[in-house]
Amino acid sequence: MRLSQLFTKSSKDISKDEVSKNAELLMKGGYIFKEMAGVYSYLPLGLRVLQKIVSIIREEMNAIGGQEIQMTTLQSKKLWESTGRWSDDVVDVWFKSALKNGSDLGLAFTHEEAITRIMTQHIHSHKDLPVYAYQFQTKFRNETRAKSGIMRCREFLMKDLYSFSKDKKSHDEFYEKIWAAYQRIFERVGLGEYTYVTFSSGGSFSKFSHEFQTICDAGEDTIYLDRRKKIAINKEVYNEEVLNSLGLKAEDLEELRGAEVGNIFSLGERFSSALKLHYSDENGESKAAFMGSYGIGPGRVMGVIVELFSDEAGIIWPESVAPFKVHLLCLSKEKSLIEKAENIYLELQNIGVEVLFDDRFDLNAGHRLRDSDLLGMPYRMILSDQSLKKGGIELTVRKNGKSEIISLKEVIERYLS
RNA sequence: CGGGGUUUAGCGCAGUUGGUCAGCGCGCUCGCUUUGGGAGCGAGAGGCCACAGGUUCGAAUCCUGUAACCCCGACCA
Repeated sequence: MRLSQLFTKSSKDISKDEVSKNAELLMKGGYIFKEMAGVYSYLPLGLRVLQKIVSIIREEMNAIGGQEIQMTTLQSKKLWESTGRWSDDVVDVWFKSALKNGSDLGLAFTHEEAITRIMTQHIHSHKDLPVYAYQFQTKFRNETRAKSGIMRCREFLMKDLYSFSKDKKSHDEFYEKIWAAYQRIFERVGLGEYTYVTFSSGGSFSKFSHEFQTICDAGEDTIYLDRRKKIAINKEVYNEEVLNSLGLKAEDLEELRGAEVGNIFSLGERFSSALKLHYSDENGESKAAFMGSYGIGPGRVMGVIVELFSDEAGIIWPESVAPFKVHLLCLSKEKSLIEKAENIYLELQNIGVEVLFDDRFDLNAGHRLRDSDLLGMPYRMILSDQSLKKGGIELTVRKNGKSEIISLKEVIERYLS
């Protein structure tokens, strides 16, 4: 993409009110636009990052047998009354509306009820199980207080997978699989070494649920981490008994702030019973399916990545989620150099490298260099009279600032293949 | 939902003892000059001072109400 064509502009100043690092950098870079508190639009660069994260999650969900669907945001009162979750006294994050005829509707904050009802049409026999269905869909939660930029929103994208198994044993096997898939996802988006499985409240069907908590000052949870065992406990459930049951010792634990980037949860028969999702087992007996739900918020993941990977000058995207791999700059107005830059732009695209080409030749060099720092692509390639004199292209690695003058061929061999 | 703060040009802000208080910086437009760290000079455009009432000869400025935003806390199937 050419920067001269990109409609978003970077800005030097945003409101002092905005204190979260992720919102500050993403808004300065023109990645997102704030519509209102906790409600953000994703602009071209931001959407590319979000889609990268989504793709990684999709690949991992497909790899463990997930089938992608897309459910509706509008939800009927009747369905949710059947599980006792319609009332505002039970669930206080509902956004509710109504049809012209007066029927109540809600905007989904999660989809257990919806998916379970769908499955009653498709699951009748033990031969139909297991089923793992997932979606990427906008969730609405009327939070009393949105905060931390895109990390806690009232409208946000969520990957939610729901598993339907014939019994607890089969469910547990899948639970292990998706646990591992989640670890691969966080590894791939660059959060691996900062993200820990954290034991949290499991509700009424299992002792614990498991959260994936990324160590991050902007996070909202307090966790106790045993670094050696790579296990953490959420403060919500922290007590002597829990410590013992996990074989952890208080003196090995470190108190840290964590951002919950994922959660896996056993639901048991709570929803399948309420909505009569029954199947016939091998003996012809009717049983309720055993369910689990598994969520990741791609937007929050993006926010956490920015929180973790930035410096005074801007964002430092991990390669796997960067909107472009290379930021190409031509700092000269010399025709031959511009031509050369154009050729590099085309050549890199031909071999499948995503390039952001700063072809705004009227802007001065400093301005454009600062933009490239702010936007944070992993590799910066500069063509200029200076680099030409030294015989090549200046390649700078964003994360460590190291520069060298090398040929295009070397750049491709060493960094882009 | 409790407490505190904020709202003035596209963005960031100053102005708030009522009367040269419609200002600054950035950005934007035009011209010339500039190109390795957000350029220089010159000439311009741009505001119902959040909204609604009120006090006053006169309100961005005082009073009342409303809304939105931010922070801290509570909450977070």
